[in-house]
Amino acid sequence: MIAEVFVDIPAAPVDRAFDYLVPEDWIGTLQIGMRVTVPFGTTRRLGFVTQLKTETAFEHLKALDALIDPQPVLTDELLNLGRWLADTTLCPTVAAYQAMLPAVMKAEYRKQLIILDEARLTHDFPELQRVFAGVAPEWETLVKEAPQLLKSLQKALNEKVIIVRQVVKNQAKIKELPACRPAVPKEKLHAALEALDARSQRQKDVLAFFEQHASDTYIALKELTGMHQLSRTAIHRLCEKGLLELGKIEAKRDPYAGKARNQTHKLPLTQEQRAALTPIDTAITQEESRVFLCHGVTGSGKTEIYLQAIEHVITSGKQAIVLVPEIALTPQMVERFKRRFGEAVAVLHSGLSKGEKFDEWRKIRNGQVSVAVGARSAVFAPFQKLGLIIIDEEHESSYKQEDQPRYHARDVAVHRARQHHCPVVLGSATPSLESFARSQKKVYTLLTLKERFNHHPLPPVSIVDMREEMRSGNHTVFSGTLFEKLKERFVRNEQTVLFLNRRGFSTFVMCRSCGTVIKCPHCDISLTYHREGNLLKCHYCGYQQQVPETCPSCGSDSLRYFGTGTQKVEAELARLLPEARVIRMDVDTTRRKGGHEKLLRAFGDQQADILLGTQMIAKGLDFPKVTLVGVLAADSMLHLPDFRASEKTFQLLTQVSGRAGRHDLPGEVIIQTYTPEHYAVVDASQHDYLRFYQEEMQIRYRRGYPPFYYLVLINLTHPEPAKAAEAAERIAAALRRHLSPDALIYGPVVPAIARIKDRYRYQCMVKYKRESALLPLLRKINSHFRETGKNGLQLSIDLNPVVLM
DNA sequence: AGCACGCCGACT
DNA sequence: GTCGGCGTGCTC
Repeated sequence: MIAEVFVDIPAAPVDRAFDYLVPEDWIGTLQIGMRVTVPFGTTRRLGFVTQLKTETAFEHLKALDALIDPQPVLTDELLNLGRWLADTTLCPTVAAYQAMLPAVMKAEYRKQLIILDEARLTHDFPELQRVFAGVAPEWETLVKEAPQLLKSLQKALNEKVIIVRQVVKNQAKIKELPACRPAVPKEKLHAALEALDARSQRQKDVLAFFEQHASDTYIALKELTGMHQLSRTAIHRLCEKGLLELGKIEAKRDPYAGKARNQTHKLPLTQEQRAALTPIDTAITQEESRVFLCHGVTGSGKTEIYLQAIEHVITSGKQAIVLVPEIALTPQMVERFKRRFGEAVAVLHSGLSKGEKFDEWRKIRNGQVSVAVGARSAVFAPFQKLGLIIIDEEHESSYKQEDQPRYHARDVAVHRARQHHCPVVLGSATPSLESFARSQKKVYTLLTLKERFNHHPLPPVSIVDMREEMRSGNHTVFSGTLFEKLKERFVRNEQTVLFLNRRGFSTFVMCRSCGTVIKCPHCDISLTYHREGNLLKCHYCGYQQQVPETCPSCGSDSLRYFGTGTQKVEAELARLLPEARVIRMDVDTTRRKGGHEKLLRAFGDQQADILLGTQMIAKGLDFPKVTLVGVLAADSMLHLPDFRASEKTFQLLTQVSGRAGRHDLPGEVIIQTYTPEHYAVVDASQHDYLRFYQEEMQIRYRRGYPPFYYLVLINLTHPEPAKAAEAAERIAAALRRHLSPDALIYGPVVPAIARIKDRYRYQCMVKYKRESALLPLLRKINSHFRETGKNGLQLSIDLNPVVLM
């Protein structure tokens, strides 16, 4: 028997199957989708078995080395999905496989050093004695801990006094706990109990316990001694007597365990909700792989529709995936699903440890749960019979993975749904233009929810023209109107949410005498001033430096700070409204684990009057006392060099506005802007999605952007600008030569940020409608520039990019 | 991705 | 003469 193996080296030259001999005794055990280790060239590597067969074109095959998994980690469907992902996103197949599995399944490679010639080691390398005293030392640890020995180690290796043995470490260990159970039938247990000496009270307790619980399942010793207060020595004594037997059980790492919660039940639906749910239900029953776009204003009760559709899926014996943007995956959100479906839910999000994620994943694979709730990668949940995939906030850019494999969860969902014959539900208050356009063309089925669930009107939104504020001499970040309203809320003991999409204190530092802006030495971008620590930070590469006393270019001392970040607003608030309690939420205040949650809880408990934050506060927050939402700078994203800038602004403004007046107290929203006439601002203020859609579609049409054209973005980077430019030039030429005249090829151009982390950047872009030669050509470009391009050139190809910078 | 092989320059 | 730089090519 021969196995086809994909070796886990995500590189084009080895992105194909390699044949290996299957050892005799593995036949029957080894299955497609399992991980193995294989000798590969001079090293040993982890690999995925993708096919079993009996013939090979090779004369001498090496044999598989070790079997890692007792069961396949990739189902047939996921193996195919991986190939499809590799094909459509131009990534190596194993990169796709790795993306579908929890991070613990990534192998760790170590080099163990083994003594070959003991005598010569003692004689010629006395300095290495200590290193080899115990277990075989690992090269990787020695590099860190004993760098002074590396020279001698290399010499010993060269002289064959020691050799390296490549080891592949699998981190995905199922945690086991010692456990025990009765070794004899119940009657015997009882007889033994009777026969015990009167002094053996402890042992009697144990036996009495097992009489109650008698079964053949193991119970963890920890649980027996802890929860049931039994004696550890007594248990061991009984084991020695043969009445109990020791064994192991899997430790359950349930991050949500022990939280008592009341189960919730179906809520009555409004007519609108029912009208939306019915076609979804039909598709579930009839196993149709239709895509629904559920366009519902904030608070229209989309989640209840999801919940009831999932319930339907579960009762028909199938499983459901729910995707939520990472920042929306708050405890409140998870709680909602847990309350409805209890133990049937697995949750996958970045807050879990690697081990916890692995456990949640196993629950899915083993069929212990029916629902998986998670961020982007949860779309790969290894369910066997998918009945429904839901993508909430489908317009969110976080559904697109920015590194290999550059997939969009929406595309993966649609593809998987086709395999499983199940529907997909995309939900949003502000659908992406792509999705809404598809619904207009009847590719997706549009479901509309116009009413808010509790019939509260959407809050009134006023736009404040900041240019006028400037003219009238107000140079603070708050307009007169916003500040008045802010004070009002403070007096009335109500809460305010302030939104500013920039962290830090000032966005750039400029010398007033020579005009120099202080930039990152590694990236072509200005440094942001952070008052904490008096630092200038690069938000791209993390570089930081002290603020210089004088201008580094002309030496004058007239350095001034420009632009406003959350820190500065915080300081202004402290000056203007010193009694108000402010919580600032941005990457800087929430970096610590759980920081996000803690701050939100504090605000919910009304420990603050004002919540000031960046994007991260735009989503899903629901606080009854919030009656005012202020957007400090609505244009902050509007002028970014990205064709989606207007769309993102509209979405953000709509979302932020939805935070006000969700309960009994009426809310209102103030949007401050320097471009009050911009349609994204105006339409958002009027809660008018359709109008925005129409206006934006016209612009996309005129400029030839999605959804009218598809895009491919090709990124070239190199430490030397000329090298990057040359490669980009050649790629653009190849594209022009081989694509049809209908395809529009742009570039090479230098993007807005010309250098990141000391690498110069060049971009080419292709706009196209139908281009059959494109994918093969891109594949060729990919492999060519990877082979010849070991000279520091990096190439990335992004099909349907979401971020153009 | 590693790693061996191989071909050129600067040293013991 | 040899050590070692990294360009090229292969891994079942």
